[in-house]
Amino acid sequence: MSKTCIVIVGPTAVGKTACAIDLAKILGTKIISADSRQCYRELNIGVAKPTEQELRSVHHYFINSHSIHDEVNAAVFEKFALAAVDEIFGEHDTAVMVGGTGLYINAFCNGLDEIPVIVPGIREGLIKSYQEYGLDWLQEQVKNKDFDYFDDGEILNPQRLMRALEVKLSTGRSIKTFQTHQKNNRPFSIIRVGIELPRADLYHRIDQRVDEMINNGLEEEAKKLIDFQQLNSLNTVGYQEMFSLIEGKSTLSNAIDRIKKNTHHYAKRQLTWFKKDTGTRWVIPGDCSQILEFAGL
RNA sequence: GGUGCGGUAGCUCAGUCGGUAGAGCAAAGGACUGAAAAUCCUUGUGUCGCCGGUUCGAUCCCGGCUCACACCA
Repeated sequence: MSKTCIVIVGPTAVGKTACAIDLAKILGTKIISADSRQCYRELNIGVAKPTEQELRSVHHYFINSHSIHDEVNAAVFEKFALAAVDEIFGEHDTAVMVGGTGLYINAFCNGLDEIPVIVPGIREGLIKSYQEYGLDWLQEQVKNKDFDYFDDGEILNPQRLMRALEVKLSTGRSIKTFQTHQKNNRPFSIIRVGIELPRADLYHRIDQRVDEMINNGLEEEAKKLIDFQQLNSLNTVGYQEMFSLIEGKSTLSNAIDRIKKNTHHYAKRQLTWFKKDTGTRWVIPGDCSQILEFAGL
């Protein structure tokens, strides 16, 4: 029996969660979330998690599965999701993946190149040096240690430079020698569906949802997490703005405006990512019968 | 009613000693292989409030009007 994973993508606040749950109920199967923030159990209001009732109605993988103190990244997700889908296929012919993290979905569908785990301490050291000496220093380091990467990498992007450097320092090899960009063929078929809304409508929905998050106590949630604001998991829209409010660096209305604006930007980046995949079929939110049709189910 | 200060890009404003203008934000587009809700790149023509005058030429100078704000009555 051939197995199929239906992957639902789209910008934040477009209605992916509800659609995935409907679909999973119809198919009698389970959901794998592909969201780099909803996996943290300490984060709730600000990341627009499914409600407890929704989580009870359909089993979700990669929701509340990790702590903000854990190291979660695309490779961790790839392994986690492959194990999850395998488990689901043990009982069902279909699985549903839903989420807005393009890199994670890409890792699941096509696989990442195998790169050894970085020697502990190297990344921390690089971050510290970068903060102290700046982008010029980073560029100089990459230029000297991995000229290949420097030559056509993104030399204005500190995160990419640090990644290239840590791989070189840890393995002695250029990151480019690891990156074959060969697709891993999965032993199941994948159907990608995007959910889309006119831009103005989408931004309106985002603004409404931000107002709801505020009413639901986002500030209180952020207060409990402020001691951890340096963690990568909290470098997240909705939390950073609240931290600056709590520390008296901004007003409430300014923080709300910035959350809305930053979420607009985030949605736009998601769309750029998802639109690039020409195999994705796009539907409007609501009825998921169209998705079943695409899947031939 | 009087005085003052303004009216320039969707918003906040800069500027042109007279040769039709530019920043930030917003917006749009893009990149993306272990931080990805992250990080980074690209894109600026708008009756320079309206009507006249001076001038080869006015968004800039002059006059009038109008709108907004502040103060005085």
